[in-house]
Amino acid sequence: MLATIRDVAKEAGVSVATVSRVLNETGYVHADTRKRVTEAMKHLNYSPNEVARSLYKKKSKLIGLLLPDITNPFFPQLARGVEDELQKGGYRILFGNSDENAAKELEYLNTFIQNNVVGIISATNNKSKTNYDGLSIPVVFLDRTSSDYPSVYADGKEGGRIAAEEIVKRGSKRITLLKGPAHIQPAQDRFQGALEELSRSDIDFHVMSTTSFAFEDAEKWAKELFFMYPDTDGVLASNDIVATAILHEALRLGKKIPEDIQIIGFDDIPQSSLLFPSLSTIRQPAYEMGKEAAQLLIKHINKERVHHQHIQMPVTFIERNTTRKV
Amino acid sequence: MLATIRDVAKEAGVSVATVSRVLNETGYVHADTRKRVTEAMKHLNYSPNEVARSLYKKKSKLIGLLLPDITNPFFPQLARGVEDELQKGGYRILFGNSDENAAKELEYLNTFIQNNVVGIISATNNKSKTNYDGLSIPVVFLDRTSSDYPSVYADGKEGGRIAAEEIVKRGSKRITLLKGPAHIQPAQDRFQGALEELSRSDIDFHVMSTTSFAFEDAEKWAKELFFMYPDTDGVLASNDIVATAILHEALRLGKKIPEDIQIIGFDDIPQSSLLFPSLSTIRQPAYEMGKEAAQLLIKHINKERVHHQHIQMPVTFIERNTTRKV
DNA sequence: TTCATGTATGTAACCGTTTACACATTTAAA
DNA sequence: TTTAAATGTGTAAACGGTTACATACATGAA
Repeated sequence: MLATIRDVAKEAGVSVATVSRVLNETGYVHADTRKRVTEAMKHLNYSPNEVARSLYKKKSKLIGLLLPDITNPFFPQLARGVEDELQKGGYRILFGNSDENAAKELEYLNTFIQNNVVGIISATNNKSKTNYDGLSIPVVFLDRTSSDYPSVYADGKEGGRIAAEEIVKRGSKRITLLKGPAHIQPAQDRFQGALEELSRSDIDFHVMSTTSFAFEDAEKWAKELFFMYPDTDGVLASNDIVATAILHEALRLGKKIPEDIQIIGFDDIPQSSLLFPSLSTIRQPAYEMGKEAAQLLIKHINKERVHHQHIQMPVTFIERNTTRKV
Repeated sequence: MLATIRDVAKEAGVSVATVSRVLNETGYVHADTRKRVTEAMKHLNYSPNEVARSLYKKKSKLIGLLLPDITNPFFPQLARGVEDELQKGGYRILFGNSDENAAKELEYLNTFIQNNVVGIISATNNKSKTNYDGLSIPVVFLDRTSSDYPSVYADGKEGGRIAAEEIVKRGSKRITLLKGPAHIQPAQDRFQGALEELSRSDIDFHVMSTTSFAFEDAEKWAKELFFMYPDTDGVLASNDIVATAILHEALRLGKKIPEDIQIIGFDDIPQSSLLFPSLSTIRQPAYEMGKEAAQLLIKHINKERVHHQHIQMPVTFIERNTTRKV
């Protein structure tokens, strides 16, 4: 059995209060006593029980991290950013995938609370914001905007705008703009940005709606796109996964890239640079976003004054080989 | 404040013991009483505090998941398999990345224990197995063999053998065999398997050692490989990330794939099928491995009889376009 | 009718910490 | 020298559940 604070107290010949004092460096402890206690701890290989601590203090060193799906290549980077930053602060992660499913989300939120997490980072896009109301612990939304909660997100609208601008500047004349899933807000932002920019230009374009970011679905839309708009010479994809599917289908149809058709993705997931031709895209700084979210959350946990509740991260056009040179 | 069992008891006009009984469906409770209690719970929006429960029972519904790095595309699949299976059993995940760093690993292991996790799944490859000894809760090793602990892993040696067999069968004559990082055991297994098979053949081959699976490093080895062995016409890479780097370098050097040089990877990470040319590889069923590991762990937690402590998952050759047809 | 058994509920101890409070001793200021 | 403040330590009550044990009534068999 693991040693308890009582075992240590007995071994050191003091009371549990004294042990607790050296443990937490609170109150007065005589140097000699401290030494005896520290030695007893070492001797018994003592490590305080976080559960007992958490019960009394009504707060743990745990935070809840809720992602849509870690299997989507955009999220591991986010998660890693979050973890690296939380790690430094001594926090640990209770992790869940929501699949953008309201029931699952609620279930995880409940277990977070029941386990006394001291904060939550959520990257889900469910409407059910009400899940978070009345939660009494800080919540930071990641990859998602919110007027009610602190949030960290990339400037999707500007990203969409840049993508449109770049593809037009590079000479596409008959553009297809893919509109991502309606319930994924960042997808709508980037769509909106691109839409406005295209509308401002005198370029013909079509809009095609999609309903998921799964590669298997994207393959279908890719086929549909070239069936419906065979003369498309530029595609603004809703993210890199969809862009990859488009790229593949275009190649399969014998189109030359970027000569016959230009493609711009969104996210800059790690594999995008490895495709052939490598994918031009709008980069979101995922790792940094994760870090920012964690920092913001920690500040809220510590009740520090926070000046910017909403951190909008910059997006950048990554020029690779699915776009022509200007 | 959240309602406690005492609040519910008061509201329902019973003792906490009775509330606990309806909560856990233990002992006798009169139907009428149960109804009153259930209503009080609903009314107060009561949800039991897992921390208090965990403290008394000395066990939680948490399990610890330790991965080398979620950012490595092989692991999200594993993680997802683990999560999906644990979810079903009502378990939640405490998550950490070890970076194959012994200190970090130990740190996470400690917090797992301090938080009363009821089991651990570890996919690290540190020598420091001693970290796990005397842990008193079940541990399952994932993507790693162990004689002392239950484990789930792919048949790396057979995978290496198959890769060698296939590349030889398809006509490579001057093969370079990449040996993965020495401390990553699965990398050694696949190397060993390939080595034995190649030795058995009458084909010339070189062995080149590498020390990490990071893409940036792999790019360097790719350059080095073609510098040292410019006439190589077949590469058995230590995993798909390394294979991708080789593929890129070969393309950059103007080599035709698979005519001039064949490449076989290992893992079959999601992006491998998206490369151009798409990567032939040895597939490990990552998602299923995660599931198996979770199932195995749950059986141990429930102290069920387990017939196979070591689950070796099959590997398969995925024929794509970096190998020639037979 | 008696008594063993089943049903129903409550009291209080316990899980391993933290901390309010009490008490004693030392130190330093008046 | 007196005394307030600083130092050092212990006791016991929390935290929110679970459960051993006690108690009481209802039921049915002997």
